[in-house]
Amino acid sequence: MTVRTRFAPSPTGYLHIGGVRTALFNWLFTRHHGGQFLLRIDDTDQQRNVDAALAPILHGFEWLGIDWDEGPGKGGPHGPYYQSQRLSHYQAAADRLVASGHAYHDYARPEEIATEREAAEREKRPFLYSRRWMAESANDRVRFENEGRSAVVRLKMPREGTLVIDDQIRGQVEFEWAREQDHVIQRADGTCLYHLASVVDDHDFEITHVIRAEEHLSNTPRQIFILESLGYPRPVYAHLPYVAEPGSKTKLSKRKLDKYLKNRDFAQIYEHGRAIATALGLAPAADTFNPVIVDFYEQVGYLPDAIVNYLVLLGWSLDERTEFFTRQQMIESFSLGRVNKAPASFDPKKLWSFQDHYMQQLPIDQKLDMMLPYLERAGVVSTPASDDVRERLRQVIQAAGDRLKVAGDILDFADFFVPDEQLRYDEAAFEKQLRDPESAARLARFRDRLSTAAAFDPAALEQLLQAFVADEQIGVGKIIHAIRVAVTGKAVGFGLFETLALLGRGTSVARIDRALARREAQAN
RNA sequence: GCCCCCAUCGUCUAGAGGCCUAGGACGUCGGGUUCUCAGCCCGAAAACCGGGGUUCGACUCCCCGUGGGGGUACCA
Repeated sequence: MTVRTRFAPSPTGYLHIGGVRTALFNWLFTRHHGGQFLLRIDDTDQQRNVDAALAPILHGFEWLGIDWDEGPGKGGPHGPYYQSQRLSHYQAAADRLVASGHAYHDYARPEEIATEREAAEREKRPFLYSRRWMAESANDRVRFENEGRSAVVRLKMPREGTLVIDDQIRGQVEFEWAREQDHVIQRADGTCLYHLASVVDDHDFEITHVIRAEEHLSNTPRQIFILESLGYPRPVYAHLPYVAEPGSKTKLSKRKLDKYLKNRDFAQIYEHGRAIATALGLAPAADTFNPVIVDFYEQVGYLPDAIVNYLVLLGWSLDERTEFFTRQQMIESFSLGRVNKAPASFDPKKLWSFQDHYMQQLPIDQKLDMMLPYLERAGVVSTPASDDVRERLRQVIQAAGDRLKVAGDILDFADFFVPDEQLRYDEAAFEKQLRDPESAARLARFRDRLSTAAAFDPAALEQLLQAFVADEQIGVGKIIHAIRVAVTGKAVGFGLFETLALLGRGTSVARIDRALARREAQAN
């Protein structure tokens, strides 16, 4: 038997990080067993613009490297994969259930059901519909309709016995049939409801393993009733715990961003991303610019491998120590048996540490291809970038080393690409390092040595500085920071000698001159 | 209300009765390397929700609480 699984996104316009985790587990399980993973679109609320709302979701999966074998954009032998195009299947199934006596036309008015339910609640007994308005014959239907009633189709659920579900993650779960309601499967207007649709689709798509969020565990009995009444085989079930908020056991929701931003780590990740988006001139819209949504990470320049590696460990582990997995290793080692039962809360700081790790591993050519577009989009370099710019970028990336955590961080080093007169200064650093007249004088003296230096490579520059501090009888700390601020505008950056060598003699000297002149102007 | 699921450091987790004076990772704190920052190295603090059982012995099994989540919709 070929394993077939599915993920069923609703076209909401964004890809939620928790949804990705569910899809990822489906995908890993399927790839592990050499099966097929498909995407089915839950667009039963007939909304407009399904394709537009779906695009970011499909794009997100593609970006993360979670590919599907059948579904939107892929086609497949079981299509269509959009629920809105499958309504006739559901109606046919509803008709069959009525014909076989597993469902019935119910003519109760909503308020009549509500009255029964309230009575049950008052008497503290479980509610079970009396089926008073159940049509048992064509005559009943005519009679009820003459009373001005309209019908929905309800499941005629068993009222005794126990259902045992053998869940791959939870183990055996038991339900009393008598606690299950006669759920509506078809509305008065003829449209069908989710549970029916889902069961019919899973059967039509030959889904063998239903791996989904635990919120569906309680829904499983009614789905099993439907599928067994229809004569369909029962798939294997696995109910995943949900992904919770940072530092809490409450389900993660994109609507609660404001609340999450009170968490220091979360806020840090968000602000870092926002600074990059702002530099790119993207007006960060609350709708998509949200660390709960995958799009955020792509915009800021995270690596898909980091996100996937982080997510696979959110509710799953191989053993007590393995942290890093290639895709292949993940696929080989994934099993539902090692999925946790308890919800796992989303920790952007830990994701960050995976990002750090994967970025360190990334070959420089790939970093270059990934980072150049950020400089182009921010307008720091022209598009397309010249070979000279590419070469300089390569050198900057090399020198920056582990300081580049996400691709957007390259914008921190924009000062290597802007003309001298556009260099911007960190005012606090400028103040601290250059205000003192003695410091400025020293910097001017160093500038003269720099302008006549015999060689301009890092080693030679270091020697030059060592000689300088020896002559001045000071420590390197007394001058080095002032130089950095003068030539980069910032108090932090990579090694000063690499910085100077990269900028070159002309730029280095010109920038020191400019800083000194600026200081002079401020002093007056 | 009723039904179902869940519960180990702040967080992700290991643990399937003695290997546990509870292991790893992120984060935090301290130290080292260093021109700043990042990185790297070393170290520390930090947990079995509570109460009953079962057992020679419970983080592990059972029961009851408590807390969290889900279902109980003509939502998905």
